[in-house]
Amino acid sequence: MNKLPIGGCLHCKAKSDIFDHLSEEELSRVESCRVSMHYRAGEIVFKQGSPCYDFVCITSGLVKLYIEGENDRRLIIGFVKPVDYIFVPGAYVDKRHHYTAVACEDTSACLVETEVLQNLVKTNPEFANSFIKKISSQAISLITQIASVTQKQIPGRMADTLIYLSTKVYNSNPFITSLSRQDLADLSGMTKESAIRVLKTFKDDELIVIRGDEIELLNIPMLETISRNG
Amino acid sequence: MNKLPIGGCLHCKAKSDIFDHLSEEELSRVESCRVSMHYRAGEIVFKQGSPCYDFVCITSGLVKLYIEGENDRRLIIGFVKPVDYIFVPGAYVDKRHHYTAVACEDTSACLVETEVLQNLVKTNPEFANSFIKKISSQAISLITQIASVTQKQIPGRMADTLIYLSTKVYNSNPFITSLSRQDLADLSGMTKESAIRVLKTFKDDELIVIRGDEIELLNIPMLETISRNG
DNA sequence: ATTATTTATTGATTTAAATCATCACTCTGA
DNA sequence: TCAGAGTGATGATTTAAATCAATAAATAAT
Repeated sequence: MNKLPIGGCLHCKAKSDIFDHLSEEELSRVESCRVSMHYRAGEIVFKQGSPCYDFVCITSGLVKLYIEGENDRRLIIGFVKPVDYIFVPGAYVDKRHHYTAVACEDTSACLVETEVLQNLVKTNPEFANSFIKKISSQAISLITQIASVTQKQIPGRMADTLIYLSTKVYNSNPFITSLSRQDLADLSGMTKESAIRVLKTFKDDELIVIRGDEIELLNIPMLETISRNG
Repeated sequence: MNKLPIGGCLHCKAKSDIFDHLSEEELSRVESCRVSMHYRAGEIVFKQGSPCYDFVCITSGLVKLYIEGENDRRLIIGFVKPVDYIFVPGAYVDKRHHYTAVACEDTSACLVETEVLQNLVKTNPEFANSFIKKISSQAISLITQIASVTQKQIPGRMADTLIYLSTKVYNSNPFITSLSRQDLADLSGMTKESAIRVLKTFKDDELIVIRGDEIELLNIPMLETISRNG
């Protein structure tokens, strides 16, 4: 299950900007407690409500983060892709996970004890600064999503989802995705059936085209209009 | 309009834990650029989309934070009460406000340049730590609210709102509130009419009683059950 | 005191979206 | 090669909640 990545933390350093400001010594502190993990598609990385001991940094694959409701509804609040770490707000508050992380594809990750990173925050001001920047960005994402999900109706929400996937997650158009219709629904705050139906209207209106795992946005300006009008 | 509070930052220090770890010198740096403001009920402190120059610390009164949608819908994402500062995620990202802050009652506040606080984060590790703790808490609040608003129906959402107001904002039961029905609706992600209707059913079922500006929760366990069942 | 204006309340109607039910299709493993 | 599971697709029905409409109460303004 465990597979050590080539190059260790110095390798990651080149990619995740948050580690840019760490000294060799600090990086080796991270390295020394680092645990390398591999998750298969569908496996849980951590579960909402469980105690959090580690920060998780994704080195390959893709992870979805979702809130589990009382009934078995889910709301996907974001994705984490290489090389980035999963923000764990509970690490500083109640030592609990507030959402569940699941691998969408086969995924490799490095685990680092929360205490080690928290000490780096205290000893390295630049690191602290990057850290706050990351948290702030995630807070803004949450605000954006809460606005979309609560104030728009189904077509607007799905338009938001498609634009988000293309511009923020896959950074391409068309993009190939491993997400199911249920995932698209969970990301847009609707049922699977509603997701399928609205995607069909988008296809009929030639706003998008779907070929198997590939989604192409054909008319982004119109999708943006639909997003704006809710 | 401006009214200097007695005692300056040393006074605030005693109340807002985030300033606990600042030295006299650091506090005087804050003091030197501090601007004291007063807002009347209903006045805007800052508006979504506007550039952010200052951190705002509330010294008296009450401020609501809300997201403005495309139509003129609002979603209240939280309140800030004395003595606490308003978290401004854009300060570290795009220098824009991502929600609007409005005084619910007559409110006094201290404004401090974002740069000054950001420098403190860089030079004072303990301050950085408190800062991250605050941001994390707010992120958790957002997650809690997004879960409530997207996965529960009207009675569950209103139950959440009432419990939130009693336990987190007013810290009492009964509590006296200056919030309108529209505010309660904006906080629960529903229309004013729906808010009125569900409050009426709560009154009829003797879960709550409303006397003018005062709301009393009579049956908190039942409200919690309603919250849990959505 | 009286009008005007906002806020609260209630009922009737419409509508968006969930739910329910069924069927097709793909993929997996026996 | 075929059962069985999971996913995708559609139609019919129900339901929650918004909208629309009208009135009442409370607050502010003259």
